[in-house]
Amino acid sequence: MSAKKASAADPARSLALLWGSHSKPGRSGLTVRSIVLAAIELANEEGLDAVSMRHVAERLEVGTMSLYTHVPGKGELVDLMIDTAYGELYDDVDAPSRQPGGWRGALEFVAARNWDLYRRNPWMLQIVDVRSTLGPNASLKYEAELRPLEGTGLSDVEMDSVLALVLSHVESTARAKANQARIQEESGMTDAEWWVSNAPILDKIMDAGRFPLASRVGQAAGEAYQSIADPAHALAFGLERILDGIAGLVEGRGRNRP
Amino acid sequence: MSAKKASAADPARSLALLWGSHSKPGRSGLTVRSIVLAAIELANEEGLDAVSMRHVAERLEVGTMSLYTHVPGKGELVDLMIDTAYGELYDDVDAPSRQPGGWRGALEFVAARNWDLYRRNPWMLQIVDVRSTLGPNASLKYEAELRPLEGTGLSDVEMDSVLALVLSHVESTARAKANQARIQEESGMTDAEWWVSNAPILDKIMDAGRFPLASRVGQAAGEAYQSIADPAHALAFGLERILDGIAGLVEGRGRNRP
DNA sequence: ATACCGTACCGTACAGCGTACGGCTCGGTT
DNA sequence: AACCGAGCCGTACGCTGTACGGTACGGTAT
Repeated sequence: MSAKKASAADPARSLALLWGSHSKPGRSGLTVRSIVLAAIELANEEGLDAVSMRHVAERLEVGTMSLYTHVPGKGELVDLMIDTAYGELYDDVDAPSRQPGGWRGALEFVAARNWDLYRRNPWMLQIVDVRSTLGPNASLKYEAELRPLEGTGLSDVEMDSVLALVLSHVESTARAKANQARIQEESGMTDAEWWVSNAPILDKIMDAGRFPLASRVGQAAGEAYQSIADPAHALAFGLERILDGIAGLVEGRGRNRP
Repeated sequence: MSAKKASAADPARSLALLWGSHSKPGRSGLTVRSIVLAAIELANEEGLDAVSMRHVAERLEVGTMSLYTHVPGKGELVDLMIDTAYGELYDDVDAPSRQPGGWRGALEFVAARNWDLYRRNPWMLQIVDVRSTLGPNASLKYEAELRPLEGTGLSDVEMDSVLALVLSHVESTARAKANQARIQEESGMTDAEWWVSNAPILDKIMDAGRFPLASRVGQAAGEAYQSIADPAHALAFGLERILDGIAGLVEGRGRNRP
């Protein structure tokens, strides 16, 4: 439901862990790496809720408190999980810029890869306090995603803004999709089923007199999506609008440097 | 850090509560309304983490379990908090469409109002499982925000998509801002201070050889924002691009119906 | 006036969480 | 052979949401 207290992860400690070599297996085979991998597996199999220090330790057949020898706390563990997940994104740092279709094709590729990442690791969207800790894979991601924007005439700050805009759009729609899936799983009801079972209540309540447009548009969208919303459609629709908007900016800059 | 279990709020029960009249004060003065208001006050003063059933009850000088007479559980309470917060948005259902500047001016107004809402109620961005439960204020919000889009030539589904795109952009940037503020508060360090204190570590780590663009652009953005990111700038920049993109769509539809 | 009863209220208890603290037990060095 | 630091972990504390069962009161029927 909400964020937990935890002890909020010391950023400097996280940085050291992220970039450290930590290759000494200890006498029970426990490693930072093995802990992080176990946590990610757990998150993907049973959701982020299941990732408690106790469960992670159980999966590794180790006492709960042993984890604290390798990881300062849960906050830092989550930081490590995130950077590890980013490692799935690109085979090499030029993957996006190799894409056809210029900067637009590259950004579409970037959006698709990030969307897939979230689809494969929905737990990433359940994290409330996302300290953007710059791990090695996050850095590579940033470099890889910026490269296709160089040479478009955009300033450095504009390149950053453009990328952030695309990424935040993907994250939003992915979060919507993950929420939808989670709710459906919890309630055991399809979105369409829910709609049918709650339509009578809604009809009585939201009379078309007070909210004519909301009724009409809501119904149109509901019929089109067979649901209250279609995140995949929102991703495509929004990305197109955003890229169109960016194209305007790029053309403007292009004219300044003919 | 992550989502909690809770019992996931029965949607039908939430709907009934949201639209119900619940005006019977009971013998200790406890009402659904008073509970929700206390919870919101608590969330704004001490953050969403502080909103536990025990704390809410304490603030109302009531036994913890008494809350459950009026509210089925914490999930439903959060639903009620959200719809109540939406009540702050518009004085009446035509506030956005009264705005000058056509649909574009109206959407800018909508974005600004939602941004302000999140700035005043940052706890709304800490909620992980946002079941979009259609309360009365949420419905009015939807109606009000759709109205300026009618007559632009967009289809009903397109109107919904356009609105969702703008709202999700505002939510993303507001979340970034709230996260930034929360981290700063927890660490007691300005973003700029953090940057200074961690720059030496980062320099050693992220050598400009491997990530030349990331280094250059990151530094440029850091200098421009005096921080790792500037959500207010991201809001304005992104909104402009998005509205430009929507303008293209609207013009296209306009030509179809001359 | 009396008896009754539904509902509001709430004390206790349970399972789960992150983690502080202190002790045990090894592997490697002297 | 003695030592010691580091890895490991059992216990305990304070926090969470809420199931359950009991109490006490306001309003109604007799």
